[in-house]
Amino acid sequence: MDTRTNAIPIYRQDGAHPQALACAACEVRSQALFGVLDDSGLDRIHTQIASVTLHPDAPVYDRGTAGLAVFTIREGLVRFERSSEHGDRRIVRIAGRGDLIGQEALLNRPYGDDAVACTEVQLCRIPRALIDQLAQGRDELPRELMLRWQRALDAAEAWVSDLSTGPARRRLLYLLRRLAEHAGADDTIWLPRREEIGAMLDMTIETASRLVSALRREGVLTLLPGRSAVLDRGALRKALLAEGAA
Amino acid sequence: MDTRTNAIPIYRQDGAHPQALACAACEVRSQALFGVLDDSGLDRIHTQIASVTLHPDAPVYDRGTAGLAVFTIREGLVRFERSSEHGDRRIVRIAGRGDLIGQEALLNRPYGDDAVACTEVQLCRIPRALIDQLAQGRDELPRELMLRWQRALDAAEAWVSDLSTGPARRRLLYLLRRLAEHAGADDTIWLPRREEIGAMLDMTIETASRLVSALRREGVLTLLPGRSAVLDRGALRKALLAEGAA
DNA sequence: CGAGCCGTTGAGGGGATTCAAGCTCAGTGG
DNA sequence: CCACTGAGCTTGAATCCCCTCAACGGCTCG
Repeated sequence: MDTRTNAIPIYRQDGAHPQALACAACEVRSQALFGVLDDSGLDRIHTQIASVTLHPDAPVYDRGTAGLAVFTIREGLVRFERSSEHGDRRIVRIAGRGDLIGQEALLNRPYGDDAVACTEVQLCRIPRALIDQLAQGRDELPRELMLRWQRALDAAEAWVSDLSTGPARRRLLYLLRRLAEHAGADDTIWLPRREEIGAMLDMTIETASRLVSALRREGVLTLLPGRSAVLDRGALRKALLAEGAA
Repeated sequence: MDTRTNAIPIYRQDGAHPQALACAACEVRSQALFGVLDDSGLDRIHTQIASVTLHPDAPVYDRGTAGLAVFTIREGLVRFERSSEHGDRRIVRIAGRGDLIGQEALLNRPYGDDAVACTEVQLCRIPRALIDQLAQGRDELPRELMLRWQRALDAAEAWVSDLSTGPARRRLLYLLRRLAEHAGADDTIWLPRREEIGAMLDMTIETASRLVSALRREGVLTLLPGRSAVLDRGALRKALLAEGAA
């Protein structure tokens, strides 16, 4: 389901605080955490919400840090990394537009992963205290939070079953299908560095390179300058069908 | 941390309903979901809670089913499976004593995995309606639920980074370390069938068999009849150290 | 007792890694 | 202007880990 829309929904345009306008006109508000809040609720909060812009490979937060805020992704992709005791790091999940990240902070827990920007990323930083305050009385917010936790759990388990199972080529095809869910206009996807593909799928950069090259030759991918590519969804589907007996 | 205790904590022994006694004397109550409830809260609920006992390989619930209840694991191990479009199934997580499973049901969502008993399992079946009712007013219960969601998320991500990364032998060693957390007396662990090890670590039963045999010869494992084994924690630690440069 | 499940072990092949070389491209400074 | 450098990507050759195919043994159960 492609929930992206180019038309910006109009909620409230008469706020005084600069962030009020930003919140009111937020493209992802309806699908984001505060979609459950009405305008009066929204009015009280924007002064505490900060907009953050990050460049690729910039950290959002580090594992082990005592978290004071959660973040809503307004634009871009964020990856979650863990490094094992053996020094090698593994990407265990990604999150995109509309997703809430860093929820551990709400429970007074340190962040569980390193969160890093994949692309140019725009975030809303929401202090824990604000969530606590809003959760008093209202019943929708806790439920909304639980929904997001469940979504993250589902994504993590799917990462095991899809992206960590089977031969390398099939894992890569699944990864492309997942990246396609965050595709921009014209089926342009963010194509990770080979080293990142390796960390996502547990393979070497050489293997990742060989497989990407093969898919390029097969017409599934058309590489563009700057870590992006055009994906032929039909060819991808065909390749996935050819992969298994499904 | 070994939270197991043989002494049964005494909370209330004067209940009239048969389930009241069970709840009051529950070994895992303090660490389980209703640890936050006081006795008066407990009094209202036991009539709705059913005790369930399952044999190994018996399903707890099936993926896609509309869930009407969550379950607390009072004893035993439960595994979560997903089968990909290619027919092969993968175990994506396990849960043990004190864990809450099937939380999707609270959000009106179908269960996300097949949940299957690994060992002999004792569960408390808690209807969704009961949770909804208890969540009204009380603030501790939603928080407790979120905590459990976060724990599950953490376990799922660790499953990626530990049990789905690196060479087969190392993955097996990590699995043993994890199973050791649910060890019984005398470091006796539940040792999965070779086929299950394969589904957990994405390897064939032959590879699993070879590696288990090797660990047996090295003294890390001592096989017992009936899917259990004694684990030499020191030898395991040594093997893990030898595995990487950690 | 034969059938079937589960585990073990061997032999051979294949897929992924390792080691290595060479490429493009952006940034730097002579 | 262009050599120089380093990062990222690609490709080849050799090796190795794991899979595949196969045979066999122990065990339970009809």
